[in-house]
Amino acid sequence: MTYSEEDYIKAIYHLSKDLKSFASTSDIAAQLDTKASSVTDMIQKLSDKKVVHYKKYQGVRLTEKGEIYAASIVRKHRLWEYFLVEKLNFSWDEVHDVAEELEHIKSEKLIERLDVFLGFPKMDPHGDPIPDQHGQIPDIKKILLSAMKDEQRGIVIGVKDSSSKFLRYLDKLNIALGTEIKVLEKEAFDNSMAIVIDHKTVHISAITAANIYIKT
Amino acid sequence: MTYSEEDYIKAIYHLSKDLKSFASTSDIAAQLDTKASSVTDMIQKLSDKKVVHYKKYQGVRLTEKGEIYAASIVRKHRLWEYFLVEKLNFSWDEVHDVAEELEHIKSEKLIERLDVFLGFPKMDPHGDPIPDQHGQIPDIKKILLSAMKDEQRGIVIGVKDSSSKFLRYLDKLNIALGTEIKVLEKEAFDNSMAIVIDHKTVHISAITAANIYIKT
DNA sequence: ATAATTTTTTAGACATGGCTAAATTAATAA
DNA sequence: TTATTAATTTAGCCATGTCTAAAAAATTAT
Repeated sequence: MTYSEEDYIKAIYHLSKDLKSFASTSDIAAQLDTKASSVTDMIQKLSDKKVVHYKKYQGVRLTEKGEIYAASIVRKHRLWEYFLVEKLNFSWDEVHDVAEELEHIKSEKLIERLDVFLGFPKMDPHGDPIPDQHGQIPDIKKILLSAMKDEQRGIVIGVKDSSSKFLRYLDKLNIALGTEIKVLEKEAFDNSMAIVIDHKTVHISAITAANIYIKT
Repeated sequence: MTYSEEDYIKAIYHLSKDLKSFASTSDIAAQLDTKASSVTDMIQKLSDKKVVHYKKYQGVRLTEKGEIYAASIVRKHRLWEYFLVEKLNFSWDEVHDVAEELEHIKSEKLIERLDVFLGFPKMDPHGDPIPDQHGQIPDIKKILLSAMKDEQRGIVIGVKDSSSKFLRYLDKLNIALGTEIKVLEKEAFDNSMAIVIDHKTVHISAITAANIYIKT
């Protein structure tokens, strides 16, 4: 597959996952910042290659082959994101564009070795699951920190807001990927929280808590 | 620059370094496994972009701009090779093709962070120097193990033969990148050597010694 | 149910990077 | 020095992936 074909497959994958079971020509065009006519052309080609089901005027769905291919691209993207944040100290909001390029590198061996090197992470820095070699998505239930109860423990697996402002704030709080957190008390008045990080108690606002993903 | 343009720039860089000061159309074609006519077309374009000096029928030379660009590609290629071998446990003969793809990833930040992560290596796994950010090539004098004198010490920085057969043999001898070696004695009869690796003495043939690069 | 609007597809064009075959220039041999 | 051979360039074609403009189909609004 060419880089371009891979971009289309990934876009269709995300659109059909997030919205409904099929993706419309114009949704794909919007997603990829291209024109509907270009999308129609490409869809034709992908249909010939049996990675999408396509009937004129009715949008597209990935075939099983397409699903597996898409999952492998997402896998690469998320493993690279994890690498960039964990090993190269990129911040969580800087990784996307670079991962967008790296995800197209064609080497099965490279990605499996990277997986080993990283210790088989299950989530990327945004808290999204990393599909395995077979395209299976681990169903780890992530919840927002704001949804946790008093005395509950969990591990930070991602963020919802990945603006550098927020990330710098998290740095100050000593919150990073993998940080263990225990909720001490949730204040009913404003939903702010007292939590324990590294044996120290800190207070965070409801807004902050609603932007941190936790694995319990 | 496109991937293709970068491939041409790198090819011209290597040809003019290794052979003479200019690269001929047919040499470039051979290097890139393409046709002379395609090379002529691309050379025209690179000339328009001021990365090569070109006069019809007289081959090409990189401009200063071209040299700098080429060095940055070589830098990326060699840093990635180092990463693959040191971090992902690729063997020295497996890295080239993957590095060939990775070298095109466009992110200044990525490559500088990678350099930091790897500890600013000066040589890739084949013993070739890694240019710095400014395209400067460190002039570390590498010699062949076979050229070392009795009692001399050095560090393994690369191999000449990177067949998997040879690499597996080196593994058996516990010789890797960075391994410190001391020559005990060179046998005048067949040029075989007794060397010390990790406090243990091993005997290697002249052929083996002539395929290992050492930094003294 | 038909008209108006939106979405999608088709048709035709363009840029990139490759090819073959023919023409041109340079290099080598007689 | 001319003829032959080799290298290089030109001309014309093709595939990929994009675009605009026009046509066709589907959706919605009256």
